[in-house]
Amino acid sequence: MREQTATMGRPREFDPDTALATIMEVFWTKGFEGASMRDLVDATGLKKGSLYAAFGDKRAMYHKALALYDSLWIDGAVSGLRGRGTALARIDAFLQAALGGGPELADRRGCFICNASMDQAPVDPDAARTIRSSFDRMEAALADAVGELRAGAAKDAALQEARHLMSVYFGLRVLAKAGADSAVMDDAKRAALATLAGR
Amino acid sequence: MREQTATMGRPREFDPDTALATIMEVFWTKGFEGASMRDLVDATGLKKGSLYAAFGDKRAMYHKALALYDSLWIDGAVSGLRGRGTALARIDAFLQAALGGGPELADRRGCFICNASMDQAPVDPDAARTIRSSFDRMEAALADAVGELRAGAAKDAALQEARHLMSVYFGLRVLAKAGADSAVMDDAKRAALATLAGR
DNA sequence: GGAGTTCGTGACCGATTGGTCAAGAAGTGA
DNA sequence: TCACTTCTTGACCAATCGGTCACGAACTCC
Repeated sequence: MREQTATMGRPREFDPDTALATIMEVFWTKGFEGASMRDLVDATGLKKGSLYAAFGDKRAMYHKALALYDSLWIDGAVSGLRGRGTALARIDAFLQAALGGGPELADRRGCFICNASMDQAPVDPDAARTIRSSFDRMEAALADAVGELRAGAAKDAALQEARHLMSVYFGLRVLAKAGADSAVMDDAKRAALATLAGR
Repeated sequence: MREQTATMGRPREFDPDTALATIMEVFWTKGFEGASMRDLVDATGLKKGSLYAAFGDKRAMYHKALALYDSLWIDGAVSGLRGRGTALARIDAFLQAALGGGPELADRRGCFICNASMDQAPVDPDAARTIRSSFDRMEAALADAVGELRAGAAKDAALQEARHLMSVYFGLRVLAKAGADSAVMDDAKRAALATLAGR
């Protein structure tokens, strides 16, 4: 039904999707309060009025950015956990992503959902809902992978281990943000995986 | 040498230690950017000028608050890990503290060091140093407790497990901030401890 | 070619931000 | 008593905050 083209009035000169993608990047790296409208204007190259007209106020932009991250990265992690290769290898790769490539300046952004958990979840119920949804899907994917590893085991045992792995994942994110030595995170990951590999 | 009393000039009418304690509370609950000078003024009951004269600018206040938290709570956790009871019980208590008493409104503050890792460590080298120091002491205490549990094991194996437990600790802090179900965190903790108990 | 509608733009808004400072109050030592 | 030092207080500061709006440009429909 809906025609993408030929709306009435002056057509907008920018692509809302790419604009939202850079908005996501800004909130991701600087957090909600750390990012100012100035930052968003500079990053997108758009004017304030256009941003407000297209996305609503700052909070709404944040929510949309969070949702975009969820659909890009969390879904990506989840499908990675459900992908090819050994279940152990997939879990390994999942945890490896939390290390974020060492203490290089770029990509200290960490995981947007994880960041949002810390600064916005306690004060923003809508953000908290999105976060909880991300958690649940990650948990389910992890539980399936663990269940695959432990063929005949009880279902709630797998869930328990999945939740354990999830907390390790977030813990690694915190360590990475703090600039912990990569040996520290490697050890933590190795020990967590040993839990699984050790028959 | 230094006399505590009888300085020259007008004596200050407030106790800097208790003032810093409430400053810590504010930064702890609201973060660095989330806390305004207005918040600090209201919480302490002091005027802005007094605060600046006593502690320096906002960043300096944050650093002092972080150091105070470190000496109060991190040292507390460390000495708890070195205290009485089974090593397993002490580690259990350590992780239990991360759960923070469920999703009640108060004490969603979490762990100040953990919060600081997320929002300030990447942009504040001084804060990052304090955080790293907290990490190291926690890590050492955990490694000793694990070593106690694993009588004849290799030293670096204990360290590896300590780092694993530390990441679980921080992960639980993230989950708690996000308002995760206490069953989720209980499971995660239980699975992490099972790693140790399961000889 | 209007009429109607949407978008881009820059000026503008009040509120709040972190931070300073002069003046007076309250103490010391001589 | 007076000089000196320190602390308290409230007024004050420029800058930035998130957000709005009028106006002209750009488009569709008739």
